[in-house]
Amino acid sequence: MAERKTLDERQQMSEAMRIRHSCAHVLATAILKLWPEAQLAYGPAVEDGYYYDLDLKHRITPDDFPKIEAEMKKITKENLVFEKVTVTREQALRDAETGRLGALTERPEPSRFKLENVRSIPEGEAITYFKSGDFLDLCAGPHVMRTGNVGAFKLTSVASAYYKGDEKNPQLQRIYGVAFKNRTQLDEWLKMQEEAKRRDHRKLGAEMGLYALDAEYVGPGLPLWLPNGTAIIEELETLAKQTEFQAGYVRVKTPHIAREKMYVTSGHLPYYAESMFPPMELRAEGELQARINKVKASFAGKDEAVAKHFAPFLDLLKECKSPEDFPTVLDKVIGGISAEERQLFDNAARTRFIGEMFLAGSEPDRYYLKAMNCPHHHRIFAAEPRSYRNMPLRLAEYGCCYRYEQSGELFGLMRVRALNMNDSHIYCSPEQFAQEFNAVNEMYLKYFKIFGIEKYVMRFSTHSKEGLGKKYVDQADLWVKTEEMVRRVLKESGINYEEVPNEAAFYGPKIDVQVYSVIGREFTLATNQVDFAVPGRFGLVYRDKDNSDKTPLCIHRAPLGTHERFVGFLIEHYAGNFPLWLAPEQVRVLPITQEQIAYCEEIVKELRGQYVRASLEFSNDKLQGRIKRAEEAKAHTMLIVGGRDQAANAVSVRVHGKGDLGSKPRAEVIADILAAIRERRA
RNA sequence: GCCGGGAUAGCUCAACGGUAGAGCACCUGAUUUGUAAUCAGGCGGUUGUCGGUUCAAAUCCGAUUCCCGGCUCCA
Repeated sequence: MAERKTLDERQQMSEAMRIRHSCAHVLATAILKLWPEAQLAYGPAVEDGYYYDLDLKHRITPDDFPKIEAEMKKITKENLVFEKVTVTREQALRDAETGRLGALTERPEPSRFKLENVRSIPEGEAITYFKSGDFLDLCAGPHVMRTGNVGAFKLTSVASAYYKGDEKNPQLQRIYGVAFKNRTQLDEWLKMQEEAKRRDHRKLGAEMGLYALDAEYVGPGLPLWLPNGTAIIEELETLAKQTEFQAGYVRVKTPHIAREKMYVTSGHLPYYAESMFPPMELRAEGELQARINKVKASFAGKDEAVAKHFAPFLDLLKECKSPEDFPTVLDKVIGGISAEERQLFDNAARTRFIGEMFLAGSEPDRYYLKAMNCPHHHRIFAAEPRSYRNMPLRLAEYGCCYRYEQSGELFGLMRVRALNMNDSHIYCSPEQFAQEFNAVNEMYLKYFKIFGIEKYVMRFSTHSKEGLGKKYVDQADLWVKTEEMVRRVLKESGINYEEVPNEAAFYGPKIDVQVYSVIGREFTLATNQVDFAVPGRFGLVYRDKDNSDKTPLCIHRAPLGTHERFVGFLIEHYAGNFPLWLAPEQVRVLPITQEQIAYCEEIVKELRGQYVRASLEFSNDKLQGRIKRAEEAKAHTMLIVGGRDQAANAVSVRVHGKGDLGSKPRAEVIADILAAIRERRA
């Protein structure tokens, strides 16, 4: 996602950014030449290109790109000067009203987005245009000197975007493009795009047999972990369990569903309902019989004879499994009695019965698939009396949660509807908070080192006053207090962080860890949140030194995020070439001829005895072909065994991507493999 | 959820109103091989699904599902 530019970045906009932004103007000019009536909105430079949002009756498709690019080419050839013009507010308003702004000439219609933009510029701030040829645009700049400085460009895609990014606003057409100083840089970019496609976790995930999506039978966004992917997941879980064990966490296990009361109490239903799967409705066992008895009793008081007569029929209603069944079953009951009786029944019983069943209304018991583990953990906290002596209490679970993400948001493994979270909730006192929070941050850093994640930002999300009572729990003083607590820890620990207002969780401030995959995708990989609200809603307390009950603070943390997103990230991070400890296929043993099969089987047995994912491969293919296939499968270590190796009790080692490493003593090779796995060597 | 585009064999693609085809993968046989493709044969598709137009539909039209690029939202 495009990040908010800091003031610093804006002031010293790089040449690349100036080229991109200038190219947006070139694009706008070209569009106006083809469709003079186009209403331009915004055209900023972004991460590796630029876009321009516009409203236009004609639907621009990639088929229009060559035409637009040809116009753009003409404009860069003309080498027009980008001329900065400062105007008065009155002048700007006039130009917007005559359609001149964001256009090549005056037009019958006002330039409505530009008009709004002018109006939104604070009083007293300078208003500037940039003019290149006939094109006049409201713009703060900066630009390159001339259109010719945009050396190479390409339109990449067309999409729609909500005006001002608000879902309630109409959608505009957004045309994306890239721009560079010269052709060489554009070619480099194109090459990188190819590389990105190759490393895409969706492509590699399928090729390597890591996961499958089966929308037809399982459902969109519900990944099936194949054996190879599961191997990775289990390594990650082992890492988490070991790390957490050493850090004093205790493991718990909770069900995937909970009753409605859980989420009413937690506050998730009001704040989070849209992201949850709709509930399952159950009727309590015995409830139906109770209702039937009640109906019978109501008869007894009034029409005793009738009640007695119809009692056996009413019992048939027990067949009902849900309210929808009542009419059918009722018809069946009526079918079994005579016409006169039916009249009687209708008058005396049916209406009353239906009234009882439907109008009195029975609230079914609702169960929700959990979208988060915290409420379950809160109930574990509540399950036993707690004392300050055993705080902090760190409950950990790789919990599987379900979130009803909007269909358009699903994205491979990165955005799914079933997710396994590296979750934990730390219950502590305010005095313990800083130390606990710090320890969590340190755990993050420890993990990042193991995975070689070097580029990351901790994004500290805080609340907004306007959101109180809507997006956020309405406890202003606690927000301020907790945020200050977090800010202090972050500052003191010297971690690289940025603060973003109005992005907090509904129950407290949070820190999202933003990482960047090699192919340029940015993700929130992990999250660390403070919850000062929900423990109180559940009435969670611990007995303090002074013999009074206190409500604990809760830290939610998930340094490894979810298996889904983390593995998705790792696939792209390693381009599928996992380090030995993570590689789904760690060792593939290849006998050159049948003569070595027995010897190879021994090696495989020895490795598997040490829990190494090793297997033997002997097929009709030539060795070269088998090596090619092993390389393509990204088997980490290949042990190639011919007669010479066997005679010397050796193996020839070949490591994926590194080629032939030569023949080495078998014991040495196996010892090294075991050490590399144990140390989680990169 | 919204806008736009797409869906042909497990994968990559061809056929673009007239009998669905190739390579790889898979299976069988031969070959027993020293570091990224041995040879031969075979299996495999109601062209995402449903409906329409037509003598005839993978191909044209409509709906729907899913996927892709964005937007919005998020771990």
